[in-house]
Amino acid sequence: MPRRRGDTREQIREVALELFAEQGYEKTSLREISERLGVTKAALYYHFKTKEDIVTSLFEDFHADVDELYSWAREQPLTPELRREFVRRYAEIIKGSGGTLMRFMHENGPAVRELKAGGDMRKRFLSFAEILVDKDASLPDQIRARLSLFSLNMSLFLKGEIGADDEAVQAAALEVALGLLPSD
Amino acid sequence: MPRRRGDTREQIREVALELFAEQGYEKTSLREISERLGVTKAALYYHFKTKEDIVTSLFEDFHADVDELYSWAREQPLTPELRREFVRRYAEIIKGSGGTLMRFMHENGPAVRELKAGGDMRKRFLSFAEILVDKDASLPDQIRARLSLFSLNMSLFLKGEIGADDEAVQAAALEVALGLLPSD
Amino acid sequence: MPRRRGDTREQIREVALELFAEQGYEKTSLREISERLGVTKAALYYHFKTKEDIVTSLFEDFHADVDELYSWAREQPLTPELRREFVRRYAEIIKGSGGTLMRFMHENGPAVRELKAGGDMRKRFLSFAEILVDKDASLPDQIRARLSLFSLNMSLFLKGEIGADDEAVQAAALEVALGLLPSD
Amino acid sequence: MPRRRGDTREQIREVALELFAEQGYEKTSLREISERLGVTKAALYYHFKTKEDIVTSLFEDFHADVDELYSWAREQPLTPELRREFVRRYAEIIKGSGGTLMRFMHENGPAVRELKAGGDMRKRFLSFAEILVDKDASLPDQIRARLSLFSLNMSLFLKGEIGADDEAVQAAALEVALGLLPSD
DNA sequence: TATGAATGAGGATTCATTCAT
DNA sequence: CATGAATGAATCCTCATTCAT
Repeated sequence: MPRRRGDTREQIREVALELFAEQGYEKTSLREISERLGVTKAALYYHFKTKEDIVTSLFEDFHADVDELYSWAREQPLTPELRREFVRRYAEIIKGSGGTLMRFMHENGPAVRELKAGGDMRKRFLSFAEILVDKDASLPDQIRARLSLFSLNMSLFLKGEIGADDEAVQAAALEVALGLLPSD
Repeated sequence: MPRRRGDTREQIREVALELFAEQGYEKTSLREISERLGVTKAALYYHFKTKEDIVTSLFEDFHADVDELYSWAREQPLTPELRREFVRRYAEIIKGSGGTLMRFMHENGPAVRELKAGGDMRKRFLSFAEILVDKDASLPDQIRARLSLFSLNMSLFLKGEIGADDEAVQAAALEVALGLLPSD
Repeated sequence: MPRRRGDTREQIREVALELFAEQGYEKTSLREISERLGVTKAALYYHFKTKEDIVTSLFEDFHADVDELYSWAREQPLTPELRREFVRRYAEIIKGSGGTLMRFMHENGPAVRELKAGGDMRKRFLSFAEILVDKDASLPDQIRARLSLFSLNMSLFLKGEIGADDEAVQAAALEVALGLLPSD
Repeated sequence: MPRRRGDTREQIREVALELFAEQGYEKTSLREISERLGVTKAALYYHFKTKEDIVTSLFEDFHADVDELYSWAREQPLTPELRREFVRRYAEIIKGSGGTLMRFMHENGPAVRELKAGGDMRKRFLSFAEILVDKDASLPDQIRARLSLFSLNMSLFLKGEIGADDEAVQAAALEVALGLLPSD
């Protein structure tokens, strides 16, 4: 049964994301990706110019969501409620494949830093701190704010670790995250 | 000036740790390590049987410290103060090259998982949760406890990110970590 | 503005010749040619059966001119004047894209030898010696005769090298070429 | 029978030069070179960092000879006799593997231009014109001077073409070359 | 007249590892 | 205590070519 038009490119992205997150960027070879799909390596190169290009494409959607969230927040006064809403929205973005991407990003520091799209995303991520905490806040508050988003990302690592279903863990992580924001 | 006896092995470990943490395990080749030291690749094989063996060796000291901490804690009743002391002692271990090792471990998830020593360390790390929080505590408390140690490790990623010297950041991180422990 | 009928084939030839001469046959990929033209690789295959076929087509016109020159010369007695006229006519052929083709041929020895059309042209070129110099002439005369045509081709390599416009260089090259013919 | 020490590197150079000259730089794969030697591709990489590095190494000796010749000539007044002697000495250098290298260089224009060592050699070659002819000489004289060295190189293409042994052809080529120098 | 999608063969290069000396 | 020389397996990537539409 032949692959449907436009299908292949999407399938490559799916398989790649899964493998990158599972085994890491370096350890995942294009051969492996193509074999899983029953295609030749060369086929991958028809759809993506380089291995890095696959990653770039993976980050793209997420990129957009995150940028939108950021600019939305920048337009508002930085009230405690704005901060809480920011965290809630971020938690929403993280659900689904955005979460897998974040897991990939956090677990593959060195590799991701070297990838243009990854480096960009890292910077973006760091710039969130500006929104979550005042520049002149105390050092512990600075750290807590940063830990807040980490807390959400961490729920991704705890799948199966804690005996509870994913949704519950995510909800709890959100609660923790909100609690880490500067109390005002 | 000739290398002193026993020196080389130690130098290999130092350079390897630095490179592994900076560039990742896969991206760091034995060639690079040996070139930095001005020795041949073959020389590395005199001191270590495989690349993985270098990592194993790197984890060894840390391993011991961590095991000691763990058994010490297991012998005591799990009071809030014991937990706080546990976190303080862990923070102490993390200082110096132990921190670099943790940074390596956290930023190289997939690679480290595949390494025997790395996998072991990960498990040990997870088992710390048993000490920091009761099994039947609320989900948010579970997460907070795990985040507590993360908080300490995170200070390693924030070098330079926040405008403050390392010691101050570490102290603040410890404060945050302690605050994340179950309140009673 | 859509491509006009018959246009494409000609454009492929032009771009191909230019790139082959500039970067060499092997280094020039069909992808590159098609991209320059804003068509797909597959489009090239509509117009030419293989990459080699493009070269063949490139040699064709030149081929005809050269064959005509050769048979014309064969019909005449081999006087000094005939030889001079031969060289003059060859110089005429060399002008324009015929020159670029010769440059391609001379600068891509190994590749061109393997191409049917190229090998043929090489042989033809060598057979010109029969016309320009007697078989029993002295070795230096043999060499000079061969150098004569080379002299004309060389003007193609000297573009810009000598501070003089192309026409003047060509005229001078012709003068040199004539001077290299056996004095009688 | 095992290869002798230092042997392999030299053998790689020999085989490479031969194949590069015969089939061209691009068409000659490292696999081919290594197979001829009964070694693995990886062995080549022990001796040379890249394919281009092999070429660089090939040009090195020749490089030195040619530079020496050039500086020697620069120290003298540019008399006709100096020019003749220059050509004679160049002819001497060309003998042996230097000739094969020149053949490689002239028959692989585009490829060689892209190689650092090749491009350098090309420039050097062009700068010889400064020695062989005055800057304000007539255009035909300019061309003749350049053709002079070409004449020597050409003897390399005529192996077998003319029915005469190599030495005789070389001698004749030298005679022709000398005759192309500005008469005073 | 073309394109979109794919392939098979091959390219240069890098890596961890081995072993005789 | 170390090197010099080499290997086998893998990597990313490029190319000419094909074919259904």
